[in-house]
Amino acid sequence: MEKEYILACVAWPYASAEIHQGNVTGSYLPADIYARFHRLKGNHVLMVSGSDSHGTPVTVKAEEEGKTPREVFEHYHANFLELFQKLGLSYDLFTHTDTENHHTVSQDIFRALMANEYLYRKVTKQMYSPSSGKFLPDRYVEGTCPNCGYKRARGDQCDSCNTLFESASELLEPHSKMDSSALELRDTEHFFLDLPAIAELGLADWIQENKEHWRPQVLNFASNLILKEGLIGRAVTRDMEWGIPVPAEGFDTKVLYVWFEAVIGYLSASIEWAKNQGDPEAWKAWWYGDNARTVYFIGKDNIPFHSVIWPAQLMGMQRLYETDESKHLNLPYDVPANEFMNMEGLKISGSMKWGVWMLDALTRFDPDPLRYYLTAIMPETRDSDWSWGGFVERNNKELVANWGNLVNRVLNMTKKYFGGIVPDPGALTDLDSELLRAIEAGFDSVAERYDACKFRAATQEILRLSSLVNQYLEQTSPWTTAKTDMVAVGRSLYTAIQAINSLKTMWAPILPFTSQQLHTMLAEEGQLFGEQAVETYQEETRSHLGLTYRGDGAVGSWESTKIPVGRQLPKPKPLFKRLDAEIAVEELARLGPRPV
RNA sequence: GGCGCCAUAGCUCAGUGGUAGAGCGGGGGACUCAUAAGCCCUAGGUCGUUGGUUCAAAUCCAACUGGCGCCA
Repeated sequence: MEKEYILACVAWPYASAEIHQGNVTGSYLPADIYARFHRLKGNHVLMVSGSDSHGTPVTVKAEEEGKTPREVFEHYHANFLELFQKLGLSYDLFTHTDTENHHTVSQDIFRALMANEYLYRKVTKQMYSPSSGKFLPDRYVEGTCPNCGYKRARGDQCDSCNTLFESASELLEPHSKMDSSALELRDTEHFFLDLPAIAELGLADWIQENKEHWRPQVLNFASNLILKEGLIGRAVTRDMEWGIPVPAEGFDTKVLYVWFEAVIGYLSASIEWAKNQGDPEAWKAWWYGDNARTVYFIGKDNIPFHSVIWPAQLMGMQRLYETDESKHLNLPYDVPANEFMNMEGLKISGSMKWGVWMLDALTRFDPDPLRYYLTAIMPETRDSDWSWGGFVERNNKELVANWGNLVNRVLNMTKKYFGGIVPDPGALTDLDSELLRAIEAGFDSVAERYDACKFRAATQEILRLSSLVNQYLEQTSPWTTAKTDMVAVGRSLYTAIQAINSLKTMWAPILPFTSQQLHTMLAEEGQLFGEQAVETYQEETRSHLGLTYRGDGAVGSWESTKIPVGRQLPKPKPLFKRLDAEIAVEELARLGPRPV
């Protein structure tokens, strides 16, 4: 079968806060599972993302800490690289948006949209602070709510009565949140993306064609936006200093709006990856090829940008760095957005310190148990809830008892009865063949679930198969037949060894670390997956760090392989640790009181 | 206000037209290779409420109730 080009586009974290379990389960982990699965299938995978250096949260943080935005985002960027390596998130490239490459690509796309006449200028009124000499974003504006009279309403929303404002100018007596000085409305000119015009290029057709595999909530949302509510122009520039300069005369004090350039990161990171490979055109196989699928892993808060606006940007520019007019940039194949994860019944919150900070959690727990629980409760169809009790229970009941213990008992018996040498099974019985057939069928049934981004269902299916092997062991009871019939013992253990070897591969996208351990315990050569590394990339005026993945030497493949008779296996070690129920209590205590 | 999502056994959830399912917990049992793990048996829930469509609805439609989200 012809190999596909799979582009896994992963949400770009704001480089202004540490990453919690909601971020990981929402987009980074599903993308990694998907990417690893397709690598095992032998497809050409490109998984890209990076730190969003330009968001307002970064500038807010910088002001709070008295640092420059660059200092702030570089700190968090380095923090992300460390986490992603430890968690095994196998980005082919995790870069950031303050690279020269990203600036250039974003500006070129701006120019392309302008050339195609999908950008227009419009003068709007914005809050201006005479004391600081600049326009203020709505969230920096404070004033009296015209609805309820609350005196400290923000420019975008009143925290007292929850009224949303179209513009901060709706507030009475608006003043700066920074220095309380009075503000005034001033004219300011911006570029707008002409979404209604782009929509006429066929956005409506696109959203209605071949979308059966889309999650209903995503498709509903996008369809409603495009077909019912209708699109309106959207500002692509704003009055700010920190960001990408607008490539147009008279816009020296303005930058590209962060929503506009951040999504461009998927494309610019692909281009950067290709350059880093020394094959600058390599990205085009994913972005222009017919045999490519581009999949965007994001949280539900990002659905409009990825299912409507980014496709519109792609349609509007038509092509980039490509002169062949028959070619068009590939639109999203799927946007499997996840819902949100709560914790212990409450919303995860950075400011309330309510969440599991992953780098911290990894000091106490191995990556695979965390990956497992986050997959098992991934919010694929609705909001889900992390609980420490649930983490301990599912670790113990599913990972340890069903899967880890299966591996352990099979390898221990092999050691006990055959000195760790894979026994000769002689002729297989129907029971043996039946089990192996059932396990092999998993290479289809599990694959189907991975490919459809139904990762929770994938875990259930693999656990079901693992149970089949446990049942098989009870049926053949090698510990009993060992007293009378060593041939039967060998047949049973040989069969079980082949089964766990296959299950190892099926688990590998979710549990890459322990699957590798088992791979080694079965005395198989090499690494199932490639290597991750942090690299420094030098551009003309500055350098940046990026996380990379090299899959050259990887031996994992999505198929049944045989562990040969007579092979000496090393001494087995448990893959997982059983966790004491007390751990859930400790972790809850560590969290502190529940926020109100 | 508009739009959308959810409401199925104690708990967590599968199940989109044809005699209600899984895992966990609970109860019972046989075993011992294994991280007191694994295996077998056991749950009888008016599938939120009320109408409607249909030979037939948890599954389609409408309204209602409760929970949640979005409005870029």
